[in-house]
Amino acid sequence: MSLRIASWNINSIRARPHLIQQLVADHDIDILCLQETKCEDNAFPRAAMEALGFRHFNLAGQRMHHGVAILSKLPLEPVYRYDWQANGEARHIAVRLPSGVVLHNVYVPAGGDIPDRALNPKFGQKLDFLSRMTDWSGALGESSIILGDFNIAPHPEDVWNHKALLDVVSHTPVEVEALTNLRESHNWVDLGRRFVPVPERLYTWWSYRASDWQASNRGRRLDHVWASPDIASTATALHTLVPARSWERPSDHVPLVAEFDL
DNA sequence: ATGGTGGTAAAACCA
Repeated sequence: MSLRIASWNINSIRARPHLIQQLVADHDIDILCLQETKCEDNAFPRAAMEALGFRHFNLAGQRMHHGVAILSKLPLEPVYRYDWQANGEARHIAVRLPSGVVLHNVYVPAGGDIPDRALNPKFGQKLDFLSRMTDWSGALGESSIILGDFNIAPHPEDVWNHKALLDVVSHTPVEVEALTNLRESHNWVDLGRRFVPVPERLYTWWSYRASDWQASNRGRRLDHVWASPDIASTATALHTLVPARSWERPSDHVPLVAEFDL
């Protein structure tokens, strides 16, 4: 069975249903994993999404901030939600695919502006979130896919200027180390770099604060799709849909579309 | 070095 699984930080589902419509019209998405839906589950635009062919919803939303969702054209078994911070923030939801593989959709905290735990509690919370995720991931026994907005660009080629971003949250050495520890805890395979190896540059996010995002091209690869090593070979492609950054009223993130024979 | 934009929701706070 061929599955097309998309991951997208949509930056408010209610502000951008037209982007989902465009993605589904251009690409044949079976399962859509969203981050930053920014709405409670009872406000989720189900009818509009059903009109695009998604009949099955696994929602973990909250008022105003965060929020993740998995929309699917095929029925999926809910697995669980996880709260690595134990603070109620809606940052994870998981489902089981028909093959038995578990799909985890995650929104890692951004971490604030100052990369110092003492001066900026949000940065410490981000590192602690990753540390707890690493413990959880190391104990996972199942074939799994984990994807979403990880809010870290690990390689020098994952940012527009490695040296300039060494002290910018998302690319600091301590964050890169935390993401490396997470990846190695389960020998996760970074599919983004499997299909577009370093040193080619690859970005998934461009700030809104640029007059011309394409001309300046100050991007970062913050969004990721990882597979557990036993099923990594079932991945046949991972597309980064850069043109979506120019769609009407865009998200600052672009969608990733992964293809699996599962 | 600074500030640049956008969503939520009604003034900041978050990204």
